[in-house]
Amino acid sequence: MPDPNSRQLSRRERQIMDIVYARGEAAAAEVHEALPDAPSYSSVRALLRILEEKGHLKHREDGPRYIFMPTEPRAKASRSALQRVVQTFFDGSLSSAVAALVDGEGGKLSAEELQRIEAIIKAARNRSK
Amino acid sequence: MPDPNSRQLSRRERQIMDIVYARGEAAAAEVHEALPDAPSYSSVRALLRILEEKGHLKHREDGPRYIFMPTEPRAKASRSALQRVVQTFFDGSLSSAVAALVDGEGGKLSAEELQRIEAIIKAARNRSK
DNA sequence: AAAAGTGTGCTAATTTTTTAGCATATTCTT
DNA sequence: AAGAATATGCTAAAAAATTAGCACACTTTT
Repeated sequence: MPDPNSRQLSRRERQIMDIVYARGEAAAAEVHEALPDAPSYSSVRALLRILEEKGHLKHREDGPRYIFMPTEPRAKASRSALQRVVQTFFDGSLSSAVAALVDGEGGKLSAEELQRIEAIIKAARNRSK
Repeated sequence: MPDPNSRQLSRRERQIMDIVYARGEAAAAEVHEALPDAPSYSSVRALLRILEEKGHLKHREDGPRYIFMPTEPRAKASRSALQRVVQTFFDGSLSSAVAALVDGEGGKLSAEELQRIEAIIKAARNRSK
C-alpha cells in the first residue's frame, strides 16, 4: 500500500477526492453524478480503483455496492490543504488569509460566523497567555 | 488566448503556478530550482510556454531572459483557492476553517497574528452592524 | 425462477502530460 | 571581438492519465 502522503493527485483524482471529502463518503454512482464534466461511469470506477490502489481511498461494502471513503482523516487533509494555500498565497500569514476571506466575501459572512471566529481567537489568546 | 478560468491545471502546471504565485514572478531558472523533484531545465521551459499559451502566465523581458508572472491577479486566485478548501473541507464555514488552523498550528501562531485576526473580525462586525 | 437492473473486475485504446534534445540567438566575460 | 555561458523556439519521444468496453456476479422485480 503506497503512501497516501505522496500528494501527487492528477486532475481527475483530485476532483474525485474533493467530492469524497466534501461528502465524507460516496458510492461510485454518486461520484459520477457529482463530477463536473463526467466521463462514463466505467471511467469513474477505474479512477476509484486507482485511488484505492494508491492508498488514498478505502471502501466498505454496502449490500451490492462499494462505499468509498478517504484513507487520511478529513481533519488532517484539510489542515494541509489550508496550510498550502496560506503558504502559497499569503506568505504563511493566517491573518492575511482571514482578511482576504472576510473582506472578499462581500458581507456574505453572517454575524454568527464572525462571532464564532472571534470566540475562537479569544480562546487561543487566553491559552497562549 | 484561452480562458485562464478553465482551472484544469495538471500536476506540474499547478506546482509551477504555485511557485510563481508564491514569488509574485519568476524566471525559468528560478522555477526550475524551486521545483520539488525538478526535471530538466528544458522541460520546465516547455511547461512555462504551455502555461503561457493556456493563458495562465504572461511574461516580460528582463534583458536576456523572460520573467513570468500570473495572468490572474494573486488576490483573485487566492480567494478562489481558499474558498475551494473551505467549501470542500469545512462545508463552507470559514469559522471552522479558522478553528482548524488556529488549533492545528499547535501554538505556532504568534500573539501578534492572533491580535491581527481579532482586529479584522472586529472591523468586519462593526461594518455589518 | 426468470428477466432486468445494477454493481464490480479486468483489459485495452486514446489522449494528455511530461520529459528531453538540438538548433539558434543574445548577453557576458576575457 | 571571440569564446563561453545562458536563453529561447521548436520538435519528438516516453510516460502517465483518462476513457471506455465487455464479461460476470449479485439483487430486485415481475
